Amino acid sequence: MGSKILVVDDEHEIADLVEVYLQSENFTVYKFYGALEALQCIETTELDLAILDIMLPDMNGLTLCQKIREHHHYPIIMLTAKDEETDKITGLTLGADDYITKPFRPLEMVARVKAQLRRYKMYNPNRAEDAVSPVIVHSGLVMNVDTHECLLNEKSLMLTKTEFSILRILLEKKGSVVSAEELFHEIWQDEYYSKSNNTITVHIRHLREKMSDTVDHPKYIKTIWGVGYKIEA
Amino acid sequence: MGSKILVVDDEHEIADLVEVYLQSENFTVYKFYGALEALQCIETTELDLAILDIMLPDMNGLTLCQKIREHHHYPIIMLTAKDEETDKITGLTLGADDYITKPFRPLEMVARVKAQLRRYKMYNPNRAEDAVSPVIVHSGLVMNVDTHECLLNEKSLMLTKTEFSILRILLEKKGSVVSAEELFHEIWQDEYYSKSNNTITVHIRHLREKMSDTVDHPKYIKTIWGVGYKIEA
DNA sequence: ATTGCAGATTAGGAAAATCTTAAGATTTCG
DNA sequence: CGAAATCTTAAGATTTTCCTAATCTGCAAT
Repeated sequence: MGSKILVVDDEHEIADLVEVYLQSENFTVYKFYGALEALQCIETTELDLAILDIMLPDMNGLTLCQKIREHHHYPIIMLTAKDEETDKITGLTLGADDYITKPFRPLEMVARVKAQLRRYKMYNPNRAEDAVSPVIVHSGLVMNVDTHECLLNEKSLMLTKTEFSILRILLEKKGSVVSAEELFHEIWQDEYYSKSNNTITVHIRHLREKMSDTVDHPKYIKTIWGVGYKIEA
Repeated sequence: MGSKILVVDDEHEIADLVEVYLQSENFTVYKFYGALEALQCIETTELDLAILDIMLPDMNGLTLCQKIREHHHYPIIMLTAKDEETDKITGLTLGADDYITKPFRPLEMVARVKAQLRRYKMYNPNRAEDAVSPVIVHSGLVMNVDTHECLLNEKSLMLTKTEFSILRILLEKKGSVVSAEELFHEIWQDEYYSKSNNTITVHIRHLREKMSDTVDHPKYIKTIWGVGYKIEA
């Protein structure tokens, strides 16, 4: 099954919302409305990630974060209603790996969780038993997310970070059409997207160019007009 | 039958309007003009989605939203007359999945309801007994909304975005007649429609032409004079 | 059979979406 | 800091799709 994620927030609605969205991605969620209740779970369960609210009634979320860090080094994401820069930084220096300010869009939260998990499991392959396989293979194409290598028909493709991300997303959803906007949001979660932003188009172009160097039919990435891009399953 | 949808709004006209449009899409509607009346329904009925006004006389809609979230995970859409960004965001963090500001166009509302239902049922297949499936099959025809593919008797149909939409709508309502105006509004929710606009006719023509390439009797799409088009069930 | 109207058929131009390029901005790294 | 790599922006070219409008066809009521 999916990774084990701890969620601690005294605002029930938010904790529940987070839980629902994480479960819908097949993660196993351990949800608590208070820090004290969560402590036992932290000690007894081998977690893969924690999402902690900073403002908790019984214990400061940052303290909880510290407590986790005493014995564990899986990713910790802080939730905070405050938009104060100082808090963010404090959270990060205390051992958190990312922070999300409320209010947040649920899908953005999920994207960040996945990003942290990927990074974590990359350096902890022993924890990666149920991770999204770091190596993706598809008709002549081999991608290794860990090593950031990509081979097309035995030949190495030198891809930039963004190009790599686009190709990875298309392969992960291979068969389905992915719109430019979806790609954009998967890569730059918070950034604002407008139709006049054609940066995805340009990166797609670069990708196709690099792929066409080693492949006759560079139709790997298909354009579905008015809908998006896809790689045939 | 269709999904069960809760509608709560003290403005009778709006609640009634929402009800009519949802019923016309074969949803089962549970309508209430106050939050207190709705509470019992929430406890006793296995709902699939809720539409709540924020401004209610007897209880804040957001509170109602919270109450639902305590025990249920189905999508919640908030209605609000206020166009204030803060309110919208509050609604979302409190557990709502989408919001619609009044005044709204009914068909847009229906579209959002469908979008939320699709997402919800996708992750809750046990609830998907009557979900709109991403793949539609009908006498030799296979449509996959995700991959944007369409096969007619094993042969691929290359459809444009609009053609695809028209065929999808006709198939989703297969058996019943759909007028050109209905098709138009399903596809271009906001745009103005006038009889002199024969664009649907033209797209239907293109569809029929593409289908006739692989089928002897291109009577898949029947014309009901003076009423609309339909695909036999 | 005639007539009126709804839909069908075309084709060409308009509009929209994507592609291509290249220059300038930014980031990275030594 | 400076060079190289990468990213973003923007403008114009290209491709695909859509819409309009004029004409044609055929249903259906009289």
